[in-house]
Amino acid sequence: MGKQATEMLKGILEGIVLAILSDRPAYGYEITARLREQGFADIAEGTIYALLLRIEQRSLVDVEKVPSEKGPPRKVYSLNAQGRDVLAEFWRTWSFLAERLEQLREGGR
Amino acid sequence: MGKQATEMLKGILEGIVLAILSDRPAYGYEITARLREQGFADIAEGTIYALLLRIEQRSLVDVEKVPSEKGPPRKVYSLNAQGRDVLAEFWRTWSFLAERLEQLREGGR
DNA sequence: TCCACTACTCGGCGTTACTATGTACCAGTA
DNA sequence: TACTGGTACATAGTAACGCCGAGTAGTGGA
Repeated sequence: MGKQATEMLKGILEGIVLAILSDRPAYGYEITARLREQGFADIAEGTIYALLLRIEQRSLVDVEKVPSEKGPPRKVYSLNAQGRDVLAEFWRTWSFLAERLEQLREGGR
Repeated sequence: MGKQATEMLKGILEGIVLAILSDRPAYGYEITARLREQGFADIAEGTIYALLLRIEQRSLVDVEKVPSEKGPPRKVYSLNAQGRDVLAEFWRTWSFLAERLEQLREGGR
């Protein structure tokens, strides 16, 4: 993905992470790994941690420290009610955008 | 649309404008008006003009000054070859994102 | 004359993702 | 013991983008 993608991810990456957490709780390193598997190869670790800190400060997630077999303790994030609201709002906005863009793409040929 | 949308528009708004221009040449005020018709009610005028200046500086568009019946002369933008390349790249990135998100949404229930 | 509409420009702001770097813990191994 | 590599989190600085607010200017109608 090119540099365009960097800008396009803004705001969307947060939605993606919230969606991942809505499936089940997860910790930063795990989320980074899952994103890489799903094709987001070049998303920096630091980006995810910064994002997680932000949504923690906005109280969209609950946090639990869990000891790890390997390495430092994990911060496991789980989506709370407020987080679910934000996620729902995200999907609404996304749907709106996706519809408009689909129309534009059709019209463009 | 909420404040989330502001961030989500980043990068995408440029694609939208390029797509509009790929249909046919247009000038700033006209583009703003068309966006409003299509539901992007709260996109600031200044945002569009700034975006147009950026894509002009990156040589994605050709510019022609055309006198207007009402008000100051119009700057009519038309997509050139380079702009078409960037638009194509935009659609590729968009498709990628749209696919991933569709998967996430399915998995989420 | 005043207002509304058309049309473009500019400076400053907040948010976001990226880069680069650092800390720390553990297991295997030579 | 020392080294390497994988796990796990944190942070400082940067660039880009969209928003806000204000300003300039031309036209036509009340």
